[in-house]
Amino acid sequence: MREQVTEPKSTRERILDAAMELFSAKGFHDTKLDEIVAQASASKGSIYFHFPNKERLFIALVDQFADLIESRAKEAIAGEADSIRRVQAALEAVLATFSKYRRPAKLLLVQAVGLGTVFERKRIEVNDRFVLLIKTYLDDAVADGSIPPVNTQIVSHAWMGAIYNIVIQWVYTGEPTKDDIMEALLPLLLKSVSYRE
Amino acid sequence: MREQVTEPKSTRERILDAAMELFSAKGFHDTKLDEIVAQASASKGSIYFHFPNKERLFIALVDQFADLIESRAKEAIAGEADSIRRVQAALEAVLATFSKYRRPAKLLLVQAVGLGTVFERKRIEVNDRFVLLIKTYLDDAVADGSIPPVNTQIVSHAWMGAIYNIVIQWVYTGEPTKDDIMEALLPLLLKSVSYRE
DNA sequence: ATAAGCGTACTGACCAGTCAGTATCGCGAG
DNA sequence: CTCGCGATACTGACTGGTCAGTACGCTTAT
Repeated sequence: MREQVTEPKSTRERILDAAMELFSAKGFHDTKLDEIVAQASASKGSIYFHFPNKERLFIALVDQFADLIESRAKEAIAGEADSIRRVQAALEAVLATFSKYRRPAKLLLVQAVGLGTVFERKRIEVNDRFVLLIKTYLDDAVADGSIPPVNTQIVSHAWMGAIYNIVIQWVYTGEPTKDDIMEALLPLLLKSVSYRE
Repeated sequence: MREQVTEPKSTRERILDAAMELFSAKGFHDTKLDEIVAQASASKGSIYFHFPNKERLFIALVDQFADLIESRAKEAIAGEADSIRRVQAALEAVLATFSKYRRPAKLLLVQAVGLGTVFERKRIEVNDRFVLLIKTYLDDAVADGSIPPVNTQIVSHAWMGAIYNIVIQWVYTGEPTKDDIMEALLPLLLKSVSYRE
């Protein structure tokens, strides 16, 4: 039997929540472990019980969110049969997940960049996962003639960059809204590969 | 009469060169002032004679390169009369400048991100300068009917993001080449706003 | 008992920034 | 011309605050 109806959050979760809030707001170097300790009502010892060091705590957050986005995108794709609709569904899912989770979005797109060699690999790895996801279904769309042949490598990188920059803009200013983004950005991306509805 | 045909570089320039090389390769926090000192064959004191602190030294490099890109873009625009060709010329100039200066490109697009609140303003400021530049001429193109009406705010942010991500990819891997980028990316961007040549 | 889970006080490496001092120059007065 | 003087450019040993990481101890559950 559980001890309480509203299961109190585990220390590990409180640490992750606090770290997410602080890292996303202030960045990796400007966030002190003692601040996370205070915010999480935890202790230094418990942080080092659950995570080997500060860097890995940060990466755990990045991985967690990257996994979420990828699984959301894959779910969305699984619901569609047509290749171009799969591309569209994946883009929608990625965008929707970013805009649902503002802090993780900032963590991934802003705070995880420029942290030196160690984190660089991680950032590239995550970016490549998303790019590959898009590229796969773009290639399908080209193969079955839904869109004319294009350099899908360049297109998928360009698309991800476009999404990133719009989301970053939204993270900072709250503008444009999620709906504006969906309305303007998705057609823009599809038009860029000559797709006509 | 100059004392030497090849004027030896001033200490200030040597510091800037060394800082550019190290910051762009290792990032802000992983670059120690002592490393810059060694690389520049200078001294700690001379850095603090020319710059108030490490942060400002970094920002000086960012500003220098941002100014260069902007002036190149404006020159290119000045050579064209037609609104859509101005947009095209600006994009080409921005891309050409990025690919001519690989290290500064990495500094601006990677290392200047995620450095905490102080640098965040700078990064946003620089991004907005480029976005506004594109947006201005996009608005012109819409106004004179060269392209159908679009949300130019979103388009210009998306375009810059697309360019950034492609350039970042190139910075890390050397692929795709400048020519591939020009051939694939420019038409892609123009198609995204329904422009037909 | 014993180990997982957590708290707290402590350590010490690291590194940005300081500062007292040196070198070299241009310039006006004698 | 040359001496004194202030300004500019630079040197490098030193300092002191900071903060990730550690040592160790106390609980509670099994």
